[in-house]
Amino acid sequence: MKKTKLIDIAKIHGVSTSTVSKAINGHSDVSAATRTAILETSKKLHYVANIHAKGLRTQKSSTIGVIIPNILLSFNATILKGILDSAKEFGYRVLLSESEHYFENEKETLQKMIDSNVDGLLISINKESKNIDHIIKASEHLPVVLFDKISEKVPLTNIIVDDQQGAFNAVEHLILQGRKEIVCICGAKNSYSSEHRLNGYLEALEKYKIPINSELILESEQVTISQGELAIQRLLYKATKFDAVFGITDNVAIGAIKALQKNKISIPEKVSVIGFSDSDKATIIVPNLTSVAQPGASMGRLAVRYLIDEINNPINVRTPKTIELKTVLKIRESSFSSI
Amino acid sequence: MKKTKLIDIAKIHGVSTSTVSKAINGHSDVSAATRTAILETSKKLHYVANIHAKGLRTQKSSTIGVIIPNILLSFNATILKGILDSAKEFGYRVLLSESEHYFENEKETLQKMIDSNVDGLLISINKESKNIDHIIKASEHLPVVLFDKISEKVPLTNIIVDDQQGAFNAVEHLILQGRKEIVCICGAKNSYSSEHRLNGYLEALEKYKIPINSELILESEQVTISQGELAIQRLLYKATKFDAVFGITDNVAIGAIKALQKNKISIPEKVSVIGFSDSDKATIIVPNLTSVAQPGASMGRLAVRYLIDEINNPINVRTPKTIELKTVLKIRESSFSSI
DNA sequence: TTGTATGCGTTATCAA
DNA sequence: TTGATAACGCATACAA
Repeated sequence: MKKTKLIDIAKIHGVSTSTVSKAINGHSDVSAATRTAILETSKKLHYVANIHAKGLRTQKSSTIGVIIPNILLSFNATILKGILDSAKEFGYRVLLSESEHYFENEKETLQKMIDSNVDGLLISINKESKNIDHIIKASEHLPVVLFDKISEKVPLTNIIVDDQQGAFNAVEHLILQGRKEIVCICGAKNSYSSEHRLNGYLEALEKYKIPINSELILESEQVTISQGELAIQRLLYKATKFDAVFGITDNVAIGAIKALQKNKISIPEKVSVIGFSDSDKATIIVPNLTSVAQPGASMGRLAVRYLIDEINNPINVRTPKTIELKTVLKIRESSFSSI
Repeated sequence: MKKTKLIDIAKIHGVSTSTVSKAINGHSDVSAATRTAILETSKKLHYVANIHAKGLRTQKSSTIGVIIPNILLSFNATILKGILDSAKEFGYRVLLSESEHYFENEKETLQKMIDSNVDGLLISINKESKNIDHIIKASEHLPVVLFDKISEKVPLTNIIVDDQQGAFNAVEHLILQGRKEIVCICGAKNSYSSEHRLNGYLEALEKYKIPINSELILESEQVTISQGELAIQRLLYKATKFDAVFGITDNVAIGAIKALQKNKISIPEKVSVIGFSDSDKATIIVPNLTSVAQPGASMGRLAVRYLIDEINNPINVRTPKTIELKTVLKIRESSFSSI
């Protein structure tokens, strides 16, 4: 059964393809009678416009491109779910590609997306991407919205989590539990979210007049379980005193828990631990990990909404805004001593 | 800077667009001189054929559609990674959509993919999909390869994990550790993998002459942590004796661990536990969970390869084959007592 | 209200 | 070896 096209419907009703096209696209200059007749057979024959013909003609593809660093990062997957949901709702297809954390890959992938005639682009940029010229340039060709991993001051719409507030809440919670020597396991220096989470940490210390101890601020290039474990191991080896750990990701926090447990340091009695992102693992590990929950699916949905806005209001004065989504602190055993 | 098109290059060299097209597409009937000249400026001006024009003309889109039940299932994400990798390698775009575990959704999504003019379709079917007529029908229009969640005897290429062998290995391992009363927490009856994993369980019992005890074969519609926990709780309540648990997924196995721990039953001393899929959680939970590792990325890559094969050898006598990938048992603390 | 004609950018056929 | 031309299916400006 071949696909129905305009000409098939036109022949049936003895009209021209342009009339059929107009009827289907809801133009006003078609009589009610022919319109309903056409729409009826169009439905009956499951007519769907050929996307290539339509795309060629209209320069639109009803497709958005999504570039994420790594689908295996569960937060990436959660955002993607929101994107898929919302895109489907708005009638957009989703073309997906990974940048795999390599700058060159991101650049190439970006170009391929543009070559694919997508109507707009959703990008979570690479931590390597200090240079974002390629993104700026892309945004001159088509609407681009950044999410999750964004860049400093790029003139684009950004959807992110309020990292600083999330970190502040977490650290404040630790302080209110009586903790004063709080370790912060940070990530790479040039990462937007790492930087802002560190700021939240510092803000909380400041608010409660707790002196900053640089020995407690650890930097870990890779924010993995093993790196988190290593970071705390080192601290223990140096016999640095601390009574809490704020991990910039759940993984480093879990690594911290492992290190503490290996050294028989009880959690949360001796040391409280908090992570960031509230992944599945948070409720698997014992003790369950207190963590800052990020609204990933909402982020994805919002990103699509803003992108489609830009697609529909084209050359329009782009008013790049940065949307910050609020986080929620999920308090669990790793930070809550009922003492 | 507008996109370069054939006519631009043609004008530069004072030739026709058809010559340029031929040169770029490597046809033989172009003189070496003009060819190299054309290719050079084509490269310089970053010429890329407009996909809509090309698609309209050739009826090909260099795009494959991927339908998965749920991107949040980490195994789905792992397979997807393999698909993305491989597709990129072969120069294919990936259009992604979720079926979200609803039959109607799958049908609709499938139709949308076909309407999107993808060259082929990769589908992990829905557990609800007892009725697969829509998939059969789709496969008459375009190449379709099924992966992970497949259907009984559908005349299509299927890429799956050797569930039976994986389960057999797991249960054999338990038996070799001296376990004789092995619980099996199964999934829905109509699920292909659930059924085959149960077969592997039965096969192992049979091989080692262990009588089948139907009280130990539990069915859980949802293979979640809480359902796994509930299943074991019930068993304990009934005071049924058992010394091992084979969970059909990591989640039910983790649920089992939770139930056992709440009842102060030591793992693996009193009861050994094994899961299936070797998710991240397996090494987070304490004791670390022994689990059957499935080669997800390989599955994705293979699926792409077979699909592209079918795309390239069209109406060709389709020789549907079922590829079974071997699993690897990752032995960890939850099943290994050094006694 | 309807139809005709044209072009979107590419490729393939056929003639030069 | 090259080019003119038609066609892929659709949407639109304009004519009827």
